[in-house]
Amino acid sequence: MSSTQVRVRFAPSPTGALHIGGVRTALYNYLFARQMGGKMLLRIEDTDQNRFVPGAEDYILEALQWVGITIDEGVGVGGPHAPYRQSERMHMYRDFAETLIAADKAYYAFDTTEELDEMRQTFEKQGSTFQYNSITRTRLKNSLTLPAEEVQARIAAGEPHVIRLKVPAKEEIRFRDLIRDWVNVHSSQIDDKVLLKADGMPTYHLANVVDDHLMEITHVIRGEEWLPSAPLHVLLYQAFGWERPEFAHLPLLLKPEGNGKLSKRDADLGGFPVFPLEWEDPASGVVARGFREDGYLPEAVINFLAFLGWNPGTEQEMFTMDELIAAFSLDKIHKGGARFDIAKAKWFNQQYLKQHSDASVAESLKESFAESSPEKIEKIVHLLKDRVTFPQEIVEQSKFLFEAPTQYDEQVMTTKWNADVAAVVEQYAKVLPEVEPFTAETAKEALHKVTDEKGIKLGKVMQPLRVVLTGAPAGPDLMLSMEIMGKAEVVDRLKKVL
RNA sequence: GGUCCGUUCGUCUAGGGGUUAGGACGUAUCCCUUUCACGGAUAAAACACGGGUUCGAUUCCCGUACGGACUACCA
Repeated sequence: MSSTQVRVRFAPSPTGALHIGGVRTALYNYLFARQMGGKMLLRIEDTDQNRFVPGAEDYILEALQWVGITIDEGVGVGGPHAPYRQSERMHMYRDFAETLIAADKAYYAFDTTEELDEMRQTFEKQGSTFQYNSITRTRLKNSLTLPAEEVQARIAAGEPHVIRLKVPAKEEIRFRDLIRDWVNVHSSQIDDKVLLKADGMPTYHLANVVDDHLMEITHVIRGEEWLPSAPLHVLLYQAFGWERPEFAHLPLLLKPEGNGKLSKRDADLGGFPVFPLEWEDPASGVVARGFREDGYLPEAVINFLAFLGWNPGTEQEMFTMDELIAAFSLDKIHKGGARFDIAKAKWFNQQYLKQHSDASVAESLKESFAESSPEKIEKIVHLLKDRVTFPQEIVEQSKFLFEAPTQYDEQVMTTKWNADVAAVVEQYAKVLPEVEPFTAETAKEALHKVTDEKGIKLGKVMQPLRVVLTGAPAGPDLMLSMEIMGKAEVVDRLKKVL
């Protein structure tokens, strides 16, 4: 490559919610672009009008924004190569396809879908596979077999037709993938792919090559599912006489267990998300859960995703986006597919949640604690933050602070509750109203005083006391919990059992 | 079926011709603690198989097996 600026693109198709694997592809593109001081483009590949899904494009934009991938150029941002939506560029593709026909690198084909399907079936019956290629094209209806006048007449009459690439019969296609090194394919394995569809729209193959060229893309970083068609793209660049970008094909994200690539079904089965944001399918109304709504922090999702298929080679696990940008390198990407293990994502989430300040977590949770003051919410967050994986669990686990227990842990009550303990509790309830100010510390001092007086070890009363106050045998720091509950509530709860 | 790509602990992975094959998640045990978590420590746990090449292969080569992707006028 020349010394031109690195330009990469993320080019999703707006056919539904952006899959988490797509987010990882976007992330690797982004990390590479930032590290190289290059540009990150977003192009929407919506050349299939049948698969258009309303809202999908906005979803993509919102998802990228949520995880912190910023776009320099493209849909939603604009830029010197606008438009970045292929449906809005459709007028340009036919000319490019026809350039290829003029150069004898492509041809018109008039075979209908039905005719081709029939061919496929016939071949299959004979135990072989039909391919529209250098051999079969001599017997099919196209501008290579039909007289020139007839071709013109058919086109003039508006007869539906496609444009196909004239793939050379015998040629070794060789290219170097940045992750997989040399990849060799013989041209006889590639069929004469449709470049321009009958509806006038380009196929992925044409649109992607034309746009990457026009948008001056230097590195195509995409999923492994594109590897088999990469030789075709190489051929296309050659046919156009264009310099081609570098290719890097990323390993796939696999199911947590069993075989195959990660799918939406795994999400339903495993009870975890495979989409960054919640998505309601407009056609069916079915809602798919999202990482965001499930309580995952964007930093955790990014860190988790970055490590699925890539590793810095050091023992550092926690990486901010900036650290990832600094450490990232395409040649450290693993070649094999990576199983999606949500347990690791949860661990990252826990780590990042702990890093967040009590105040910021409290702020994010204020809707869930409508009745409480910001100070109180912050205390609750402080009490529980290090014990949970998701912010929402703080809300769930703090319920006992607001509601007196209706039942008491049986095992503790039968084994640890006795006359001595009862005496302590009774005395504690008596002295507590005088404690001023009422804090975790003063409450603890008061308790010490009572147990000392009664000659009972603190350890003997702590758990029964916890059960009396919260109903549960285990939980967060009891004294702090009491402070948050407030003196009156604590005394009430103590008296309830006496 | 064909083409292409891949294969190190259960999972994500580091490493690389001679290593006690390293780390992280998860799991187990112990410590800390008023309990549970957190945290700390320890442990069990891997080079798919078969042939070469080599003094020596998990590492290089070839096969086999297994896995995956692709095989549309979808991307």
